Amino acid sequence: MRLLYIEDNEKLALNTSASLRKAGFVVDVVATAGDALHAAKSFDYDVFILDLGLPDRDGLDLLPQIKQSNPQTPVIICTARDALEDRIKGLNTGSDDYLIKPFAVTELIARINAVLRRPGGALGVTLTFGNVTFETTDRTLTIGGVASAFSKRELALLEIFLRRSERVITKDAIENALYSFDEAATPNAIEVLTHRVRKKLADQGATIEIHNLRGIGYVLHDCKKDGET
Amino acid sequence: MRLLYIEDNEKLALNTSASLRKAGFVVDVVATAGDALHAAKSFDYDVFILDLGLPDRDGLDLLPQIKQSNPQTPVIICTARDALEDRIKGLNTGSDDYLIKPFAVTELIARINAVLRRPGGALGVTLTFGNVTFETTDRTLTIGGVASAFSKRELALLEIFLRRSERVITKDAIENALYSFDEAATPNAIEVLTHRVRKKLADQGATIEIHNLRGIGYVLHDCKKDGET
DNA sequence: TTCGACTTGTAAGTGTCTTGTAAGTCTCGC
DNA sequence: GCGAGACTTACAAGACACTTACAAGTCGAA
Repeated sequence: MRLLYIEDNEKLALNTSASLRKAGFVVDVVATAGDALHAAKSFDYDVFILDLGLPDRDGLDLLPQIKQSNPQTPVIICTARDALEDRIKGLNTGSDDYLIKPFAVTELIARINAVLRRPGGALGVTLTFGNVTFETTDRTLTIGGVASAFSKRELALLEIFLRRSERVITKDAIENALYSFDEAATPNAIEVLTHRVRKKLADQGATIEIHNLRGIGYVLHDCKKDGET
Repeated sequence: MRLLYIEDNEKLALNTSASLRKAGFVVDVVATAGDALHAAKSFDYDVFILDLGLPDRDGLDLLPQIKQSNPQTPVIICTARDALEDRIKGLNTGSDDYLIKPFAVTELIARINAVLRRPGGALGVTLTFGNVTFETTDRTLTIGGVASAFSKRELALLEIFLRRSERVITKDAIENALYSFDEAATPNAIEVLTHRVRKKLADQGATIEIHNLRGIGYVLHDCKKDGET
């Protein structure tokens, strides 16, 4: 789950984003409307979090622009208590929820999960492939019916594969989904990670395998289905 | 048990909430309809307590909105003696019980317990897992058939686990269930608490164990059932 | 009201798991 | 056979969880 957090108050942005990362989200922080639009066009986000008091443009001005390029992606607006009118306007302009500043981070997390759980959202779905099942709501994994312990990153990687099983996923796409732009890792990191996931899958008797396409990326495959291996 | 207490009279709110906390409830107090809706969306409450004389909106206006987002959660209305009509309207609009001001806190507590005991409510249920049994009505715990003494917080934590045995519970969820938003504790508090509960469970021969999922949360497990340990 | 026992959160130290880096090996395709 | 890309292994830093000790707060009994 990757979020774009549009907030110009540096201190607030730092604190909040740290908590969100702890909660398992990949978070990009931008401080201006320009950067926000740019990032929104460049990466796939699952949720936008928009603070309304931006320096270079009115936040509500930005909202329709974001919605235009990412019509499906939910937007959560943060606004000060006295800006009640803005809140109404925001909901009309296409935001999916709002939050009154100051807010507790747990509250923000609750809202994010809520919008993701809505019909068509990324949460509340059970991803199944081969004998592997991933419950997106509570992030639990079962292989052949037994619960399995994967670390946070390992789960995140496997989730990407399960969401696009049997479709080719480029290394770039994986990197974008797993790492925010502040924490870019060496290309090797993804290789090491896939190695760990492969090992765990194999050790625990999963019927699915991660195949490499040299120079292109990876594909998730069900080896039982077509009698391989 | 977490309550949202919607009351604009600060002094009354302070007194009542203190008594409710003493009685073992986690209590959030808000003074306006806006804050109430906001909190109701952000956290899981077991009961709402709604005072009808709010400054920014008619309390009865608020009731259906709360009921819409939390259809299962009971609502107890507090109203002045002369507002009899309101009481009738309240019950029609979806409140589960009402209380005439001024009221004794003991009465409020009795009403809360009463609505929680109704079919589908959180009380009146016996939670059993492994050789551990928790009687929600009188909050008594038995391990392997013998009564066991757990402190209030320890019981509250164990109750959360018993209510969702074998399902993953995030640290955030635990924090939300155990602490109201005024009394946020350090993350370590939950770790210390689980440590104490684990110790007591082990010392008293419980067959259940609290397992940690690093970076995610905890799960309650019955170690006898699947022949572990 | 005072005292002691118990509860509960904080702080600090320790241990363990996770995760990225680095470096070496392997393998595929030319 | 060569080189780029992928795989594997080992390691270290950091994050996270566990444990213990302590202090403040709470509660009940004398």
